[in-house]
Amino acid sequence: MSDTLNPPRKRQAVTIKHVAAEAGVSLQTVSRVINNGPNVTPAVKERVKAAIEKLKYVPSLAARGLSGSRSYLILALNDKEPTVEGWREGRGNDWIDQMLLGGMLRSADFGYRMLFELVDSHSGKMIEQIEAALLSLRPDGVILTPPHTENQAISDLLSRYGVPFARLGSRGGEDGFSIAMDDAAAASAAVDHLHGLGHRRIGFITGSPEYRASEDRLAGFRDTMHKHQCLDEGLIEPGDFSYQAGAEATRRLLALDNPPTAIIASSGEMALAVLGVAREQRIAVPDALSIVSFDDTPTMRLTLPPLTAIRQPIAPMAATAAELLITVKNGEAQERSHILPFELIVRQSTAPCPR
Amino acid sequence: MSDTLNPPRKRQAVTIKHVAAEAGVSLQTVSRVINNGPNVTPAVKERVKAAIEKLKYVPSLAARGLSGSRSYLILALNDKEPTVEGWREGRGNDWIDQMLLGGMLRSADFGYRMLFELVDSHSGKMIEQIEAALLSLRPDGVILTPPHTENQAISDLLSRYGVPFARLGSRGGEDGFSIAMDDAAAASAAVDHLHGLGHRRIGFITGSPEYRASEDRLAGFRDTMHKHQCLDEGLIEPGDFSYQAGAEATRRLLALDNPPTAIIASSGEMALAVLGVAREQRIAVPDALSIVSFDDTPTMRLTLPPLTAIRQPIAPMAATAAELLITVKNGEAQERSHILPFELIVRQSTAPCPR
DNA sequence: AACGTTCTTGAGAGCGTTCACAAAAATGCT
DNA sequence: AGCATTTTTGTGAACGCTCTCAAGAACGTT
Repeated sequence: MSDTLNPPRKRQAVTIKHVAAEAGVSLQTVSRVINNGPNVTPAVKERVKAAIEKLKYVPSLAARGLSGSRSYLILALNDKEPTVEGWREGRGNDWIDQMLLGGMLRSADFGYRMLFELVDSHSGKMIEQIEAALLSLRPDGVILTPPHTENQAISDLLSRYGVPFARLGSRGGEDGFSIAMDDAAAASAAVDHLHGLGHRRIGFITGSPEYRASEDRLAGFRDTMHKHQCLDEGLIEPGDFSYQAGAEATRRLLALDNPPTAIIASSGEMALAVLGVAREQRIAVPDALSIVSFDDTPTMRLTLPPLTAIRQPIAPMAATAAELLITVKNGEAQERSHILPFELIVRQSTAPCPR
Repeated sequence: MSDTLNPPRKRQAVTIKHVAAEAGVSLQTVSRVINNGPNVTPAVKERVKAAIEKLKYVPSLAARGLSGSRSYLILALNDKEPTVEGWREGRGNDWIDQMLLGGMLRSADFGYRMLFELVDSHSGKMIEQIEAALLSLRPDGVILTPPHTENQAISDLLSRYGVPFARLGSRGGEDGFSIAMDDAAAASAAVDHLHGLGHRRIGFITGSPEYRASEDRLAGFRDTMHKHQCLDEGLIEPGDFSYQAGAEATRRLLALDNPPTAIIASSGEMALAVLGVAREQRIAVPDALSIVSFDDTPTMRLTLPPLTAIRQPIAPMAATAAELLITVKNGEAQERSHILPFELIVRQSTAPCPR
């Protein structure tokens, strides 16, 4: 809350009224032109457009939001934790700038704005915080990013308010949109890549089991390994996306009598952990051990060696989410689940199998 | 612009009216309480607050913005280029998540929101784009980030509209706020660090001369080297913050008859370039060559070796900027230039001088 | 006790737009 | 030509809040 009462009003700006006068039509007609409404004579439309151009008119978001049924706002929920904590560990929130890029630019195409809410899942007041944002902004759609994609309390809240939402990087539940890559296919591609290099004993570190993406990646791994007749359940180690868990899983894998010659990690963090442990144990990467990472982040390229990784198309995902949320007509049935193509970026952490 | 006319109105929400009825006071009194206005009897204030709590009332940003003299919005201008282009090169826009963190959280303390505008300086329509954003959002303040901090066209535009603005990472001009670290002192600290390790021949790669920060860093370097009686103008090479320029400057420095034993780069990009060229020429870092970077980014920690760097406190800078813009009273003279403490993060790219 | 101050509260207009509906113009049909 | 229909345009209310200004209550002063 602000400390004082407000200063006097700002100077007058160009409003729809001025445009209407300039073009010699009514307010409503101008509004129709702005909103691409139907039933406007081309001549009138041109006249209005010229007036808009001439007066440099831009509609006020606040007025549109207040008056109309839409706010022209998309709210993106991001976790506060990785941003706050991550800095010291050398990582930022890799999603945010990509979301800005994809989501904001696509939103802009529709006259929308995207804005962020940093949400703290540990605060206990997360739901209240989101509810306040909903009430204050009345966004036309909400984008959920990990680790909030499959949070039931959040999706319940959004459903209760009737705000359409999209989950990014998750196949999601019954409600809302989901935009993700094909995690199973991605895992499969990673296996094929390594198998093609001659690897047969391939380790896999899973993500947190409560995420559908984790299951999918593991399923893709299992299926494809089975197809190649290389599946050894002993080479599957549980992880939870964190560096710590990745390091522990790696140690267990490397301590096996017959250790893997390659490891696929279900997250970028964990892939860095594999690399870290390998370095610690003086195991040469990629000569003695190949590594494939999920979640390609900018840092993957700067490690030594740079990591081969599955890239999740975050910017396109955010763009798709924004577009879906903006163009959704409630009532019309629509495809709720969208799969975007992943990319396998081959760098130098994968090499032919030594044996 | 949207494709169609709008759907019917949303369902009714809790408004200030309901709160007023609940508390048995007038609209205006509720408004006073919300805005922390003066002259409200404690008893009434409590009654209103209880009603707000009970009804879960949250004021509508749009209505406040439309009605009042302030929009409760801070607009942050970020360059589109590094975000779009940077991805493939393995770097994101390192500023954005830190700005979100510092700027958004501090803004929230005042009931404000911060939102971003990705601006393309090469598009030729940059000014129009910013003007449209100004008109549409009517932000109460604008934050400028590199490379827009010292763009005259932008500051002119903002002055014309009477929107307060702040430059981040720049000592800036006559108008607006500037929030920066003490670049000269930072350069000085880098020199002292290296000098303390025994280095006497220290190379310096400058930033683009049109940025005040570049001058300051160079001046700090010169002064401190002079103080240590080690200044050799031949070890100062021009750069422009880019990797390319950094690489070229490094090659020139290393090709000298008596090359430096340490190099200070005026940007993180250029520091990476120094490291890249050193690796290329099989010069051991830090054994044969020490490196200090300006602009500590998450990637600095992941290089081999991790880079010693000056950290610019981006999040605190953004927080300060937000607070200044929100609390500025026009009319009152205020300190326009704010200096925040930097940090010298010593990692493994600096070591005692070999000779 | 009568009056001017200050403190507290309230009433009404207005912010810039869209919505619902009504009026006017153009079109089609018999 | 005359009337029903459709297309195009306009009117007034509403959105939820703050601003301006005025009224009422509480206080002190002579």
